[in-house]
Amino acid sequence: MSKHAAEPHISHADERRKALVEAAYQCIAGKGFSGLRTRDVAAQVGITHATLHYYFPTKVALIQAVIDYAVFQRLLQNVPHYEGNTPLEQIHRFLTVLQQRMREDPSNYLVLYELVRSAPNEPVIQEALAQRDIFADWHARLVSLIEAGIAQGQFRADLDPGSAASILITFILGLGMTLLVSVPVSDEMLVQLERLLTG
Amino acid sequence: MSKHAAEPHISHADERRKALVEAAYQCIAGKGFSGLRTRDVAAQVGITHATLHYYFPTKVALIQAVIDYAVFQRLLQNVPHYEGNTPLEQIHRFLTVLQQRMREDPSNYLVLYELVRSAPNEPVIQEALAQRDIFADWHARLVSLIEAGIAQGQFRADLDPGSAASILITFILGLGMTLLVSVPVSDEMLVQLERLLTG
Amino acid sequence: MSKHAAEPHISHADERRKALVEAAYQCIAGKGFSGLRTRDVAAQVGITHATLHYYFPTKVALIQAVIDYAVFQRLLQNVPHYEGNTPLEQIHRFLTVLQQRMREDPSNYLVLYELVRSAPNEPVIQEALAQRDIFADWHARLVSLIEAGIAQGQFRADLDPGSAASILITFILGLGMTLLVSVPVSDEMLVQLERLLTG
Amino acid sequence: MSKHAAEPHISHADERRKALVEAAYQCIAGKGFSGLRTRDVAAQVGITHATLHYYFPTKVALIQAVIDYAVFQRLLQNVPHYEGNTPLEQIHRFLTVLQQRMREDPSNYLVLYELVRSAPNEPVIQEALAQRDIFADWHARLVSLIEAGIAQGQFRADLDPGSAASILITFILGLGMTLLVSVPVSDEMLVQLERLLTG
DNA sequence: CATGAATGAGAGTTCATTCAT
DNA sequence: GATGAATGAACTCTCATTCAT
Repeated sequence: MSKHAAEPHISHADERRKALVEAAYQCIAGKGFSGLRTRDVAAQVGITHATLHYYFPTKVALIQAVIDYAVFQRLLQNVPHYEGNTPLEQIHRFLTVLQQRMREDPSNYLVLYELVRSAPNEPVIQEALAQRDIFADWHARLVSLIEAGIAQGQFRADLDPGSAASILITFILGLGMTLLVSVPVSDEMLVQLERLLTG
Repeated sequence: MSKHAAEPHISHADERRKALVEAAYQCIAGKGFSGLRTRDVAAQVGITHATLHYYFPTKVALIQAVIDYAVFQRLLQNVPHYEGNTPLEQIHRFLTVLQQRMREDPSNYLVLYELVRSAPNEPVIQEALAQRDIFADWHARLVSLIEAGIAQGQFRADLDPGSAASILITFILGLGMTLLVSVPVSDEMLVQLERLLTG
Repeated sequence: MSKHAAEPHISHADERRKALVEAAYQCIAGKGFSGLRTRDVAAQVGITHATLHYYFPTKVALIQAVIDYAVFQRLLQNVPHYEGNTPLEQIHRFLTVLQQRMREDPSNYLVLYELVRSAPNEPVIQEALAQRDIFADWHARLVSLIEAGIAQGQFRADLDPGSAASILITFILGLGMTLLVSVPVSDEMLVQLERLLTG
Repeated sequence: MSKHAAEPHISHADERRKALVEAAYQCIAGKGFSGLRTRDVAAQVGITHATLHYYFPTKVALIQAVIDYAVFQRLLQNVPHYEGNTPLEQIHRFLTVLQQRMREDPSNYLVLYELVRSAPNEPVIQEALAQRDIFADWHARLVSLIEAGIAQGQFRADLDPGSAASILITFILGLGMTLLVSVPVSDEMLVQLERLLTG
């Protein structure tokens, strides 16, 4: 079938499907969720919108694949591993990597924004997002890291882990917004924010 | 109701137009820009969508009016007045009032997001937003407040005013996002965040 | 609104709706249920298919109206009243009127055929038909008439009312089919069939 | 399976074609002419709908083959042989066999209805049906049987052979309809109907 | 002022058909 | 022979827009 049989069988259909998902992803990043048109997505890959339905029976199916791609392949798979020795180092790395990625590829953030914004009105998205509550995961992980930091004496003793974790996540969410509005952003921000923990 | 009103000539048509703009505003807050339907807007005011076109010749005209309303009447008019004696008190009040309003009436934030989200693709919105850069204003005001706080010895000496102001604004932006995603939010967050300034 | 206000308020919309239902009815009679196209129906009334959706939000709604029209207005409202003194006279009138109508306006029969044929595959039709089981009604009525005829000595004593009623209805159903296939049909048939009852 | 078969050259292609026709026949019986999908037909035989077009260049060609099959192989070949000694026995057997087959395999009747229903609009079907008028054959045969029965004194003397034959055929047609509508059907019906002949 | 009515453009979807492999 | 892939035509439905009344 394929010219090179050595690869783990990546069929033409799989490639097309992936290309379509990525095209849809870019469309959402560019024109928003509501601006998504199957005709545009198909045209971007060089096929008709009728052919798109050969790969995805319905627009919803395409959207679900996009969500999957956005959440599980672009966001989660690249989630920072909290590498580092001390809790501070791990949190630092977490924040740094997220910020860096946000700058390098803002589309991921824009698409995620679109998803959470549209979720209340679109059951499909709502379900897909509820399947894996990223922010709850982040929060839990940060709380335990902060608790560890307090226990080790690295963080301030009077720090409330829950609130501090919420501050960090809220900050990350806000960082995403700065892609859209003009707020001066610098690396110094992270440095200062971390002082919140260490005091 | 009355054909001749004593007030400075607020015609019935102007009232209707305003009511329609507010209805459209709420629709956008609820279902986003893409979910905006002239039928819904008109129905909310008690007229048909055909009549709506008497007041606004096209949907774009209505949207432009909504943008005007959102930016100049809702966003700017609601900016906290930085009341208080010390810089810390002023900043505290600034943050508190913003957070409070966000809770009481999330529509403002939701529409704001819709605006900035659509700005890159819609020159109309882009112009309206550029006409008055709220966040630049906030940033400048916060920087001067922080500098004053440092000068007064109320804030940490090693604080970078620019970065700290950006952190605060980014945090506020993030707080708006928590309306859409499930992140635990508490008043304690503001308290802890302010410690960033005081040390 | 209307030029002549004396009539019980038959609005333009009601007329159009009725015209559309009748057009759809004729389409079904002519091209079958599957050949029903909203464009054709609309064109037959002289409007666009978009306008049709002004009167009927969906094709299913139109179909439901057609079923209503076919069953309740064309079939039931015109159902023979079993007039006559003796049971035989009533049954005779019942059969005669049905046969006569079938000849005069075969479309009703053709549409009903389409409905029952499509019912198993189309839940909408299934529900609409189940709402009023015409044939069960007919059967019950015929059974009681036959029982009365037996009691009065007008009908054969060894007649099984249930089977006889089923025969009559089955015959009626078959008569409808003769509209489509070439079977010689004469009034004499009814005369002879009734001898089945009288012996 | 075998490339070279001893039989009078029934090629693999012919088998496939027949299988496809039978599959289409069942599809029509199940979902009607309008519900016929080449995909379904092909899938039922275990091939794709693309391959189907190798055997039948167009859907119409397939349908024509189905009509041919339905009329000449299913309908005609299954006609009862009027076995029996007396005319009554022959007619009884004729009716009984027809009813029995109708119960055992309703598909025949369902497809027949589809055929006669579509005939007015589809010249192809019209021709195929006109080529061999089954019901005219039945009618002629029944008439001669009834005349014989009258001559033998087995049937009522005042019986009109033409009308009586029409009644029987009409009844059979109606019996087919009872597959679609809920009318109580019993073997007793045939018994009573035959009394019509014998008196 | 207000509306009912009508429309065209465009959306997603289905399906028979074609073609290179 | 068989198939995956691609397509155009046609369908139902939506919506902003227009216009006579």
